[in-house]
Amino acid sequence: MEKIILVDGNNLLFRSYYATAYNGNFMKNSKGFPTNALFGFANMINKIILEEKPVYMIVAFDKGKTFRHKEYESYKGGRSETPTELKMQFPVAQELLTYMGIKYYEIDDYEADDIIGTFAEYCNQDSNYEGVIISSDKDLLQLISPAVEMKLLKQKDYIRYNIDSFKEEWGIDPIRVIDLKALMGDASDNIPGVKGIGEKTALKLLKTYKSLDGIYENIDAIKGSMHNKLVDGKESAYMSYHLATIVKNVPMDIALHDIEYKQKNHEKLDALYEELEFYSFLKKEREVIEDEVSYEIIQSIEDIHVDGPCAIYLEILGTNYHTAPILGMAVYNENTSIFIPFSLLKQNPSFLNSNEKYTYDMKKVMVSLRWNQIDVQHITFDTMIASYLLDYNIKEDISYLSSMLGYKIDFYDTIYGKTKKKAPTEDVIALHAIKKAKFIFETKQFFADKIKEEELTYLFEEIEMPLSHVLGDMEYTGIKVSPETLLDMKVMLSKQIDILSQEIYELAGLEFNIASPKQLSEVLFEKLGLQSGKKTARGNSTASDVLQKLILAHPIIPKIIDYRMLTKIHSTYVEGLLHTILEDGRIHTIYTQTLTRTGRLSSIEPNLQNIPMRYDEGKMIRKAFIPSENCIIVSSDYSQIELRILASMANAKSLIDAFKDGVDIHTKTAADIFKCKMEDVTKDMRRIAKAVNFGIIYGISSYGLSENVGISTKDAKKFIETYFETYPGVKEYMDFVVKDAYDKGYVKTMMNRKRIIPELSNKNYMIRSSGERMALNTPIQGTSADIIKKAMIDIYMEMKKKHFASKMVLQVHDELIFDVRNDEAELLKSLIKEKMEGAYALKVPLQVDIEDGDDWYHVK
DNA sequence: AAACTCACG
DNA sequence: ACGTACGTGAGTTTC
Repeated sequence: MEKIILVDGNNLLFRSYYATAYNGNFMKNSKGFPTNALFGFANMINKIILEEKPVYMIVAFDKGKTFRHKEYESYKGGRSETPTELKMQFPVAQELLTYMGIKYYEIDDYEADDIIGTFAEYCNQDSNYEGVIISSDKDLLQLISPAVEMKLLKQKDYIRYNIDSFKEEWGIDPIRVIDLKALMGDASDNIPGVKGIGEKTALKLLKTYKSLDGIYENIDAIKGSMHNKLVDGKESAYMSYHLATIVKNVPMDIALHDIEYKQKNHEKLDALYEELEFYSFLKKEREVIEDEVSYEIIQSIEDIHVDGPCAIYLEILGTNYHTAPILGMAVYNENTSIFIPFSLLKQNPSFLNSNEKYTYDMKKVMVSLRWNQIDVQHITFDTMIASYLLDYNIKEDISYLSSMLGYKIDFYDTIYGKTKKKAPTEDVIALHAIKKAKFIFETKQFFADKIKEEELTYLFEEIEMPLSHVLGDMEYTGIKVSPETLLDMKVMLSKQIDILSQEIYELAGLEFNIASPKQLSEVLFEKLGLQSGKKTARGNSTASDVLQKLILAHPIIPKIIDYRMLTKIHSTYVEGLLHTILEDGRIHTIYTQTLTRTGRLSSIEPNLQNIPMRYDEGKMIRKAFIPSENCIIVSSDYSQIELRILASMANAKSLIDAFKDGVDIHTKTAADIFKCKMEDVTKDMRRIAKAVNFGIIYGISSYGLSENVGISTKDAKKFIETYFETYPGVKEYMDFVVKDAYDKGYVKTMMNRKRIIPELSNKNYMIRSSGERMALNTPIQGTSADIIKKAMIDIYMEMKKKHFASKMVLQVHDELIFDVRNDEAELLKSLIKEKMEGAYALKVPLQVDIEDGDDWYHVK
């Protein structure tokens, strides 16, 4: 059986255009010709070819007056013109296809859908062929049949439906997608449907009555308002049915052999890529031919000679560099291309202390080698950090980043296996490592220039690079943990969990898996008939805020809440942490320095930034985090740093004064918005004011506030309005930030850390609003991250200079934890406070609270 | 692998 | 008319 790939060309171009267009601010070549849609389009087509290995393939386009694309066009229901910048890219896309050896097709007054429909029908008629449709347009789902599958494209990947999987998921036949549209309508496609019937109702009706006809045949069996809606909308429904039906008999003048997938015309394709300035594709085309890199595997320590600056790449077996064995190191520059097996590196690591070096993840290199008593110095440039600051997407790893610049380096998992990490032959390892070192060396200047261009020099050289050293030292030091304390808790918790489960089974009248949201929701909302609240994709939510509202409705609820809390502590914290204690009796986390969109750190394997604090049952975990011999735990945290940053950036006078006077900020806010004296503020007023303050930092919405505080959205709205009246500076600032973000497509922190926010140009209101909230929150959260990073470096340097034996061990966003020698405590505490408060000058003072204790629980 | 839930700032 | 707080990581169940 031969496969025919049917691609919705319009859809592909529209979605890649809108995915990358920041309000008129998008990718163009140096002549100013827009290329953003083409870039995504070319990527997609290449991916399709790679995944489907087509024999026959056709890309369909709309033509003539119907040239448009519904899914991306409507904004609040109306039709808008296709942007010129997008229209311009269509002919080039078709040219691109031709050089790629792919047939495209368009025909006057028909849509791409119809062309695809006609080919799908062809597959239905001739059992020698099967079709695969590729689009993100759900309308096309109606074409699925035993001979036709569909790849429904999603934001990131896709869902592949065949007739069976479609039926299973949707509960209706694919052809009934038409009936579905006829009922629910589609505002963006001017299909009216039946007024008052949405997707949920429509699906329910179709599951019962099979089809639109079936519904109207049984119209008398349907009661109530739905009956009336259906009767009133009958004509509209049938008209909609007609509109939603994809044509399957377009008169076409091509035959099957016309759409065979042919060889690429490399010459013309390269010329076009050159013109579009898609150098990565250009390189990709050629890389296949000249992929080889020459290198030498060092056999004897006398052969290790490295002159001048070089790139190094340390190859380890596994992801956790505290425990993963080292395989060897690649070293690359103009004169050198060597792989040093670890056994030899260990004997002669001298060049690691002399030559200037470039890395990708310097912290990994330093920590990993330090576990093996090898010291590395003079790392002057780290590509992972540079590309993070430049907002390249490096979530994956060096292979992904390198592919964006035209390199082709296998992914780590491809070489070592997905789950069980297994070392391949030394040749394979060496070549792989060399390719990475080569990439680092060859692109160093490119990244260095970009850093300068984007005015990120300070952030790169003075913050992130030195911070990497600090973090590496903290990770290597680790924090001492008492397994006995955790094991005691384990026994207690197991007992309590056992008792609770029995009580829950009793109250429920049956034994079930309490940890299963599915089973739990059946018990609560069906068997016990409790009022369900939020919905999830699979049913009724049993999340804690839902349960909280039911706490008085049934005695089982508080027990479930307790059960959840205790099992969480047991599995995540007690069991989880016990498994991560290394032989030195300490836990060594890894801080990911290049992950968050705001500039914060994150902590993994284990996460030591979310150790329980709010409730005592969980907080007890902190008793297991203990100081070294003759030491105490010192904790210092910034007080209200984000609100101080807001006050400072917004230049809000009354807030600034409040911070200068050192009053409780939530009480002050409460007094202001409730228009009373500070001494008359009640607990409840302060609670609401506190939530409002948080809301401001997060990018407030009345709904969010109301949910959080448990008031009506109306009241929430009033509080927000009053807040803005009280602090007009804040309102003005927020309006400016959002407008500026829309203009530029990005926001920045005080230290010039940049976050691009593509969500702002999304056509979906919900996504756009979320972009606005990111724009409001990122400068605040990000500046806070900038400041504590600066403080960490200042403290670290000073401790080093003065030869303190104490250690900084943890960072929890606005808090630093130290393992402090008794004899150094007083001196160090004042040093920490001074450096943290002096890290950065705002229009308000920074305030640090500092405490100590014999374990992490007993500080403050 | 994705969804759900819950821990932190 | 929409359906919402910002930023993370990890364990368990479900598909």
